[in-house]
Amino acid sequence: MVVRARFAPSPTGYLHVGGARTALFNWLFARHEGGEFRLRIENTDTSREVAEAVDQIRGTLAWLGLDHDGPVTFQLDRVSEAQAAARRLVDEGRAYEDEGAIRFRMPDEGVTVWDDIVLGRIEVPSEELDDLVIVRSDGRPTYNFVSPLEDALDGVTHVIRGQDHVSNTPKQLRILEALGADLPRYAHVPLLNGPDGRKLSKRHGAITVEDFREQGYIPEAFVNFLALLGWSYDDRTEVMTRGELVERFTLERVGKSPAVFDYDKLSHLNGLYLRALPPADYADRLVAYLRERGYEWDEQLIRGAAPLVQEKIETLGEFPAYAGFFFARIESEGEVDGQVLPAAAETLAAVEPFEAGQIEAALRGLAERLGLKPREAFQPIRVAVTGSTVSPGLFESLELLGREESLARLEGSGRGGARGSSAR
RNA sequence: GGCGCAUUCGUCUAGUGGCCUAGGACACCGCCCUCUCACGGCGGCGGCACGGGUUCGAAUCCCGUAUGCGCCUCCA
Repeated sequence: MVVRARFAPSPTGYLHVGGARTALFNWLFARHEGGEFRLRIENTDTSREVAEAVDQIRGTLAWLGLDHDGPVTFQLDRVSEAQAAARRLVDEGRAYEDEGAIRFRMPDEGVTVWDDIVLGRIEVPSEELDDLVIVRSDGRPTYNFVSPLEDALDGVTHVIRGQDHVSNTPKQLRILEALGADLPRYAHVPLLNGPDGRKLSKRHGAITVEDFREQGYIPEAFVNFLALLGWSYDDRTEVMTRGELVERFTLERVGKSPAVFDYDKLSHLNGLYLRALPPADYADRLVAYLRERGYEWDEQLIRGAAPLVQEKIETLGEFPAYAGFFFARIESEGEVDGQVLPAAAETLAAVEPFEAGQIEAALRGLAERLGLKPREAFQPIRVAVTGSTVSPGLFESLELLGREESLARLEGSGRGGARGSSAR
């Protein structure tokens, strides 16, 4: 039997990290099993926002690299089938009309049981199950009816979703049973919380995958991080490629308890992935990211700066603040000790060729002549040239800036600070 | 309130009766490296929610308590 999983978001906007994690688990499971991963949109109306949200969701899944099989299906397209199925249930006495709506008759006694792949065996006594509205009085079928119906129609074999659906499961199982459909296996994955232990929400910071993309996280790192939220391979392996994740992922190793979304760890992983990128690839991503964010900086200069920051920043989003001085003079915050500046300018004017190695040798020589420790001599130069006490390597930065611009900044500072210009 | 699920360092987790004086990672602290920052290396801090059992032996099994979360909608 071919395994078929599905991700069934409702089109309410950008994909939330929790939804992305659910999608990822479904995708990893399907790919691991050599099965299919379907995308189904659980919409109930045709409002304009739906079309946009669907595009957003598809865009996010594509960015994450979660490709789906078959066409995207819409709940809306199943309305008539759902209505027909509901009528059949009424004819069979399994459902009845109630003030214009149709209610499903839940059993009065016994228990509904399923063996959840994550949670284990769960039993729900029938007294807990109230007769359920399956078609509203306006004719639209409800979620708890169409969702299992669609699973049956699509031949879904594994329903992998958040634990907030646990109490829907017995209802859906009963409906499937009444419909005479094959029952899928269920796996209820733990929910995601914010750092305060409460449900993840906007006040915790970034919340949609799109937010993280804008902040300069890259999909490889994000996927790796998401996979580790509620799932683990062993007691020490954390950094895994997409291929390794697919190869190693099993639902049996998904945990039962909710996880807190740890922004610090995500950043750390992102930095790891960024540093591991081949330099040319890194530069490509930086250029693409900055373009997307609306920066119109010179591409060659961005590429030149890329290797100077690759070891330094954890997200692409840190680049403008960290390396913006390459593109515009930055007013330095603090006082610049102007003592070494004229001497540094004089020294740099004579460096030939004007490249990092020569610059370093010359400036170290200067520090020695002035009787200064390297740090004492270099910090003022750094501040004068970059506008900050924290920057990429000084010598490499001077080389990239070029002799003329470097000297201009050293002299500008000597006269009381460089002129800033628009950074965008 | 009812029902369900969960509970190992601050966080993500390993752990399925002896391998655990509980392992790894992030964060944090210290040292080293060093032109700043970062990277890297080394070291440190820090946890089995609580109470009863069962057992020669329990983080692991059972019961209870507490806490958290979820659902209880003609939302999905």
